[in-house]
Amino acid sequence: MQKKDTFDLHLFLPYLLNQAAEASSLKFQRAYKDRYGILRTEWRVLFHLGIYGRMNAKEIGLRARIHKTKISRAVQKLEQRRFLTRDTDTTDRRLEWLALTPQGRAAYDDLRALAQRYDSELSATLGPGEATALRQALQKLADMAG
Amino acid sequence: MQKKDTFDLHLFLPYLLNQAAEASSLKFQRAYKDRYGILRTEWRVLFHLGIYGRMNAKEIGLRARIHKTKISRAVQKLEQRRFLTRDTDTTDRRLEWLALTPQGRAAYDDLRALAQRYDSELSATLGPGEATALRQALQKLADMAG
DNA sequence: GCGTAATGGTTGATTTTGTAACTAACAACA
DNA sequence: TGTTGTTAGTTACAAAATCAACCATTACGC
Repeated sequence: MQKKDTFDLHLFLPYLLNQAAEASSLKFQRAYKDRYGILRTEWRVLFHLGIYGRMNAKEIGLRARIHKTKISRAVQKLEQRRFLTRDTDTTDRRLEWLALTPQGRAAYDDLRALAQRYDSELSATLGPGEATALRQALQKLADMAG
Repeated sequence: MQKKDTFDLHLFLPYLLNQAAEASSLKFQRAYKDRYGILRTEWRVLFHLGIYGRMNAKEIGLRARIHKTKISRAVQKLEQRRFLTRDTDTTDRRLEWLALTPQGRAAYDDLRALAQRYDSELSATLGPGEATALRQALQKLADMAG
């Protein structure tokens, strides 16, 4: 007799994580898209500069695990929108330092406030302890190399 | 005095969820890509048919929250690879019933075994209770409509 | 210094996705 | 029946992601 197939796709962590990630990103995605016409990689770059200040593309890529071509194109778009400026390093001319313009910072401030509100909402739909436990578990998974 | 910017991107749930989802999908993605040359949507369709048996595109889309154009293209590719067959419904000729071929089932069985092993690995890197708590929290987030 | 390798970043060709418009088939209801 | 509206699924075209090759510059070994 053949063993019954008991595999439950909706408990498979990579699948479940993707579903949750997509569902939870929807609202926020709509916000940065509608308000500023930017894409996922672009708001991520924006946030990195807003939070950490001056950075170069390499650093952002390492921290956010984004491929350099994606960063390069995101930076181009953010520059066109006058959200950031580029500044070649004087001692190593391969490096470009990126920094937000006032407009970029305004957009960041707006979206950050929104993100904070939205994150509170999400945390509230979970229990209060459950939310922090979730974050810890996600950190662990995100940190495993591959 | 201006309030210091305390927003931590790496605690923002949509961001964190995406990072964890990507990191945790990497290994499995490599497997279905390398072994069978298929994409994310394709393995999802394959799994739905493997688990639930005969289905049509609409049902798969509803269950997995995948847009119908993506499904349509995934089905085309899986058909080309001889992983599934299509069968027009006799009473409603708009409907197409999809079912795995023996080759499709073999691929599914292989990948399902891999998924099970991999899921155990992931669960093990978390605590035993932590893994189930994580799944519950993710379910909640995935189920909120938007 | 000079040749070679490595690094930060960009570009181009191909693949994949997203959006909207479309076809074919069925349903509802006058 | 015939007109209108829905539904399942496909296709066409634009937008975006991927991958490799590519500059320009700096670092390394000799």
